[in-house]
Amino acid sequence: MSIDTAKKPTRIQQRNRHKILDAALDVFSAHGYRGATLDQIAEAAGMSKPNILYYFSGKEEIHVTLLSQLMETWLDPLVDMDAQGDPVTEILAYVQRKLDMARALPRESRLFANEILQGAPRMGPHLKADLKPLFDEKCAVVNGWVKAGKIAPVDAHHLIFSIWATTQHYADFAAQISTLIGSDVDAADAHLRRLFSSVLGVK
Amino acid sequence: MSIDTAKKPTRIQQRNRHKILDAALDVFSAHGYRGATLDQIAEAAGMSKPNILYYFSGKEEIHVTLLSQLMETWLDPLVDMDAQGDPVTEILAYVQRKLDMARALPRESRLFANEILQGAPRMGPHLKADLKPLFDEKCAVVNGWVKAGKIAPVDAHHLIFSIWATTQHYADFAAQISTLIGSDVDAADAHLRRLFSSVLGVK
DNA sequence: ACGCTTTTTGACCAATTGGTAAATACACGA
DNA sequence: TCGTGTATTTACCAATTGGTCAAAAAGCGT
Repeated sequence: MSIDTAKKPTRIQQRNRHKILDAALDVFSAHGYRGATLDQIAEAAGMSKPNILYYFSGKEEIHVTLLSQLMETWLDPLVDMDAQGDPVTEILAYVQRKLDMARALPRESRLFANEILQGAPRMGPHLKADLKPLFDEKCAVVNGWVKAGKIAPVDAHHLIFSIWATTQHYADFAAQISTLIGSDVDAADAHLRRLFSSVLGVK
Repeated sequence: MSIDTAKKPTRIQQRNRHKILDAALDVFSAHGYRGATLDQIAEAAGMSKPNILYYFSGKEEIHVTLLSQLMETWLDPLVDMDAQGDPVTEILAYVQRKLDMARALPRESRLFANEILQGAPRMGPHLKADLKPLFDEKCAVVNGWVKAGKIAPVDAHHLIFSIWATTQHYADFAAQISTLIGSDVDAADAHLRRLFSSVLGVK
């Protein structure tokens, strides 16, 4: 019986699919899609390659599954930005959530970065379907705050890009950062708080 | 006669090595080291695979050559930041140069990003030898400006990280940006100018 | 036109890769 | 404990990949 014929998955199935996805996250995030091999994933998961292919139809399905799961997680911090809250507080809290996430989930951040770097060949549709509506909505929120004079006149699009860039940088470019400084965690928090509060007009 | 025996290179050699490196830059920046194939590079360069290997000893040498050449280019904008100049002007000019470079050389930016993302396996030494000294020097400059009260008290390390992150973001995440907005070039310039001038204490 | 070097190519190879097939081992309810 | 579906493995395959080699072609000074 094949796996995906709408039966409730066994505990073994859940456990093994999870093991595989976790191993695959290691390998894909470290080497990119093309650079990752099923053998590496199999070894990292502690199972044989054919057994991996018993749970997933192929390399691509594993990758796509990871990206789909990631998208939800990735949007969460932005979803929580509340149009009703205090603008500066909301934006700074968003920055902090993004930074926390980059630190808590560096593999996911790198998986995402790899995919976008290569032109989002497998994620393009997801971006348009899931990310874009949310992005547009939150840009409208920021623009509303600007028009209401609650924050300094920033470009909403590029403000959000800056937040993404600066926070994910700590995960994606960790190899560079660690050769330049000994990880100085709190300093990054304080710096980004200062950076974005000053551009928002906080004295 | 092998290529590298300290004879002056023919015009054909120069032209072909250049063609190969340009093609390889296309391929490596689009697919990463492992994802790139010699056949792709050969096709992009319009020559046969064995001919490629007549000019370079192997895939890795091509990649390493690209990274070495890139490092110089990459450091240039930071080198030009002058301790004697006006602090705010110098820093904003650096931001602008980095942004211009990300736009003029997106392939190089992605090549670099790919390499760092995967843990800088081939560039680690270069980073320590070339980037770190310059980074330390310029951090000292920024710290000097802070201590002299010429700019607001920012963390030099993380200020530079923020500049790198925000500028390179436009090259490395172009696939994401283009699905979210139609490229709004001037807006990015203005936004980054505003972002960094505000954190430096410009009213 | 000649001879020598540089350049290019076609044929080939061993290793790796994603994936398959069939047989075997295992779990677990009746 | 037996039988049935689940899980795992062994052996294998075709395609791709980085790379080699010897021969052919093209430059080029004389």
